[in-house]
Amino acid sequence: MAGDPGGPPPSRGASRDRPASVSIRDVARAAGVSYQTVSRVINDSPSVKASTRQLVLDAIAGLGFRPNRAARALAGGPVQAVTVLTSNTRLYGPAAALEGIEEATRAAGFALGVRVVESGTPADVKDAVERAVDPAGALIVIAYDRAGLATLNAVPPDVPMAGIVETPPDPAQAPRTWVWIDDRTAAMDATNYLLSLGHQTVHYVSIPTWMETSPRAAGWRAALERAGVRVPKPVEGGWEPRSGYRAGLQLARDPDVTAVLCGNDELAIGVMRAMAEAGRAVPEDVSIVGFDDTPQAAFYTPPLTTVRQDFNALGRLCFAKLISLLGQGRQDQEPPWPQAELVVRQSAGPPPERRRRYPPRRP
Amino acid sequence: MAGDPGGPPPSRGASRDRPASVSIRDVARAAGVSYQTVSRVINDSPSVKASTRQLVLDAIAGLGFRPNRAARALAGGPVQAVTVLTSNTRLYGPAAALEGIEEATRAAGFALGVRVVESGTPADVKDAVERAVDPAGALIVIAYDRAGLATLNAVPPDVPMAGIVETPPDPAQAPRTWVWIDDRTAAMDATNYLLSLGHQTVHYVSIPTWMETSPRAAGWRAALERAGVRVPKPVEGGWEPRSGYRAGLQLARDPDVTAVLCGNDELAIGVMRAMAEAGRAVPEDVSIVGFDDTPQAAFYTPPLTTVRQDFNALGRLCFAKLISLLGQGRQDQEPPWPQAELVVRQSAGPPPERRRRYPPRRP
DNA sequence: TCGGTTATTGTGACCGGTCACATGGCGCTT
DNA sequence: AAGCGCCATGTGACCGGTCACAATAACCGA
Repeated sequence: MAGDPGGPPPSRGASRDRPASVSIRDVARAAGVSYQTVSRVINDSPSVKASTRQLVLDAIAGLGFRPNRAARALAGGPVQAVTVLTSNTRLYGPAAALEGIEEATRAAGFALGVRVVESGTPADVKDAVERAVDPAGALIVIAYDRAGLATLNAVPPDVPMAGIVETPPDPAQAPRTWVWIDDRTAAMDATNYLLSLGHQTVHYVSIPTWMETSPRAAGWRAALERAGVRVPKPVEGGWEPRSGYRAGLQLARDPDVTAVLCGNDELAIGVMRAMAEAGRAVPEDVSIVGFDDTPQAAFYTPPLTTVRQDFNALGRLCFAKLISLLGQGRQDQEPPWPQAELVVRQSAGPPPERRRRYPPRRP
Repeated sequence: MAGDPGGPPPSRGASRDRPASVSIRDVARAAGVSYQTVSRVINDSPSVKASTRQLVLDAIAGLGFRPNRAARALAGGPVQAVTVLTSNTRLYGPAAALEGIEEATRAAGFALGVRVVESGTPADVKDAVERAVDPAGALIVIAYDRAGLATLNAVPPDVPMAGIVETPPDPAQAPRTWVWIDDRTAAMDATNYLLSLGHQTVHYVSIPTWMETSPRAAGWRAALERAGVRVPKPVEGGWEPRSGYRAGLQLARDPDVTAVLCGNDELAIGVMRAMAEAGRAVPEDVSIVGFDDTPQAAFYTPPLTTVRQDFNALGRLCFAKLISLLGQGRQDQEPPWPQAELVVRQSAGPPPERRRRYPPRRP
């Protein structure tokens, strides 16, 4: 195939060591039109005659042409690239949301960049935003913690972005595109469920809160108050199983604790471990309910009753909103908003004093 | 600050609606040098006088200049961008490796792109590689499954890349940069450990294998053979807890099964759940050992004995190798290779018939 | 058959960097 | 003091697309 004089080689061919890529000029030559016409075709301009378009399309297919992202970005064309700014991707929520975003970007032919914002320090946030904005692409910020929130506020207003948040900020203050799952209501449902089992009250192990108004904690509190029941002090948790373990050790010491709602499933497994070590059986002595429904939750011992949150769907929705903001997607094509849903398994049951009346199921 | 006549505004300022970015020409004007000198400074060219360099550096800082990645890529400069091609990021291994790569790229000031290769079909693989190669950046392929392997082979030889694999391919066949953890030896260690507890043999639940030579399975088999012990047929597992559950149900039916090595921790938790439902206690009746040491493994009931694999470190190492391949990093700065390590917890113990002599610890 | 729209296509300049090469200044040798 | 080479810097062209605008072709009614 080398040295074939029949067809003219791409403009500069292998003269340099860079892999010879085919450009719109090559396509134009092959199709017998101008490079601008090729540009119009690849951008779906309506003002190209159907026959001409087909000619160009054939040339594109024949030469295996692919538009160069860098050139397009440089010339100010449609970007087709998204960068995700997120905190620790080891956590289930951000990881699953990222997975959903990836699927959506891939389906739409967008490139995806990722940048983790480790700390919430102004310097770190500033650096992250500056670097992410660089290729003139769009931004998605996953903001479940303080660092994410700080990042959100550091994004210049002229950069197209969408945010995945726990609860939407004041719309008057920040007219942005947001996406979230109503976990306040979900927390109420979970709390009510435990109450309905006969527990006197429900304790709460929190994910890290940066404001007084964590929706999960708020939902839990609201449910207790509406039931006219004592509201225990929430136990400060974290994101990881280890902090759940610590919180569980503390709760296990209190014989009045019969039901615990956990801010996420990692916390829940830590609490369950602590209970096991303290000799308190789950769910016979203590009921545990988690949050998120991680893939492992159904296989814990006992299987975890938890609140399912479809972060993957949330990520896909967020991307859909972003491209409709960019004017490249249609509003009517946006997927529906995911809903939180209580998944009843076996880690919660009636409290010990009610066991006689409502014996626990044997799995 | 608007309309200040003191300093000349950036070349085109806000004449168009795009965010006015400062270019090397702006910097050059401010520093009183040519744009090429600015280019030299930002690329650490040695042939710039120290005083001139400082002049330019000051101008850069003053104007807040940041090189435009797209322009640099287009002009064939150093790219400073890496794209990761990986299979499902929901799995612990790829996810943790990706996390390590992200940390390393961030520290090095590289941009990071991600592309998931869903299936291993030639079309999918081809598309993934073509898109990923597009910005002329470097590539990292995480190849723990068939799709990843297919991707590996589809990367053109002139694209700089490094691969994270389970076991290195024949170096003669593919002179590439590889990085891996010796899990064959680790599987032998885990198997030997179970044997040393007194088990007659050890069963194996496999992660999906695309060749006969999965290192984990090979290590398991080698250990059994060296001990002169019966080698049971491996049970076909998968990546997810659910397939571990199915495999566990099958194994639980066989009273001879007293020890099970699982290809990963997700499988292990599925097996444990199946055993629990079948009324076989872990570790009293059956011992379970996992692979990977996911963050939750220590908190399972019982805590899982497993083989720790530091995928995060592996990802960082891979990136270090990649940039030294690119000529931008130093070989002596590469981090050490991570080693697999058996973490003994409580999911494995002596078989039932030996319980009298070696009673199980009560946690 | 002609002028005036309108649909379609082509031309030139530009985005912000890099490369190759040309040029200026300096110290050194002879 | 002229000639040389090296260091430091500047100039022009180019990467592969896009934009604005000009130019041509096709079509219409009068």
